[in-house]
Amino acid sequence: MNSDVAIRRLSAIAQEGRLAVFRLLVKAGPQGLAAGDIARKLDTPANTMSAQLLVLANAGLVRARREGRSIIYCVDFEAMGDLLVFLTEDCCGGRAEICAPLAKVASCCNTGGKHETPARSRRRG
Amino acid sequence: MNSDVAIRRLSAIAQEGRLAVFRLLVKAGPQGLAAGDIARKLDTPANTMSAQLLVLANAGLVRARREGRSIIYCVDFEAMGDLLVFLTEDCCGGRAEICAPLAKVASCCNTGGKHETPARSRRRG
DNA sequence: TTCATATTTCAATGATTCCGGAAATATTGG
DNA sequence: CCAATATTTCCGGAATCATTGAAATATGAA
Repeated sequence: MNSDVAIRRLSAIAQEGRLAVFRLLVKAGPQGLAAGDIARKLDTPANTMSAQLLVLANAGLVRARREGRSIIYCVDFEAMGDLLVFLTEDCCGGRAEICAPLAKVASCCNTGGKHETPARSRRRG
Repeated sequence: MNSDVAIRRLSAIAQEGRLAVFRLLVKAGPQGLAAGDIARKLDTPANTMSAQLLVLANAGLVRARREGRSIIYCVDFEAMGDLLVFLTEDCCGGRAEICAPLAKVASCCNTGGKHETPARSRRRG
C-alpha cells in the first residue's frame, strides 16, 4: 500500500453516495448486490450509481462480476483491510495504551460477527 | 458516529498533503508536533499547512494546544478509532473468516509495548 | 515598547468533482 | 432479428476544493 492508492480509496468513500454504497456492500458480504438493486435501495439514478460504483471499483474497494444481465458488486475485504492497516501504521510506537481504542475494530472477528459494545464488555468484565 | 462526520473525516485524510500530516502525527503519538515543525518536515508553506491542519482539526481527527509561541497538533486516537469502527460496522455478518484480514489492524495493541516518557522521546529526537 | 518568531486569516485563482439527461452497449428471451 | 432489461459512457454546467501572496494576530524576548 502506498499513499496514492490510499488516497484513491479514501476519496472513493469520502462522499455521501459512495459511502452509502460501500457500507451497503460491506453488510451484503461476499455475495454482493446487483448494480440495479443498489441503485433502487439507495434511490439513485442508474447512471449516477454506475459512476459511483466505477469510482469504488477503480479504487480497488469493490469488484464486479457479471451474472446474466446483472453486474454484481461486492467489497474486496482484503483491500479494505490494507487501507485500515495503512492508516494505523506505527500508530503507537510500542505504547499499546495509545491506540487501544483501535482494538475494537477487529473485535467482530472474535465475537461472532458483532462489534463489541461497551455494555457487553462491561457485562463480561 | 454518523455518515456526515465519517465523510468529513475521510475527506480530511483523502488528500495528499493532509494524509501526510495525519500519518506524521500518528507516528508522533500523543505528544504531537508544532505546526511549524510539520510544515518544515513536509516542505510546505506555513499558510498552506495551517489550512491543512484546520481541515483535520475541524474533522476532529487532530487537536491543537498552544505551547509558548507554537501550536502543537496531535491525533485524537479515539476519533480515529471511531471512524475505523464505523467503516467496518456489520462487516462480516457472523462469518469471521470474511473480515479476518482486519484483525491485523489492531495487532499493534497486543504487542506489549513499553511505556515511553516524553522526556526520553525528546532526547532521542 | 519594539522586534522577531509562529501561526492564522483573507481573497483570488485554478483545478477537481458531482450529477443526471441522453445515447450507447451488452445480455437474454421470443 | 427484435424487444426488453441492465448497465455504462458521454457531456456540460454547477458546486466544491486546494493553494498561496499578502496582511493580520499572538506570543516571548530585549
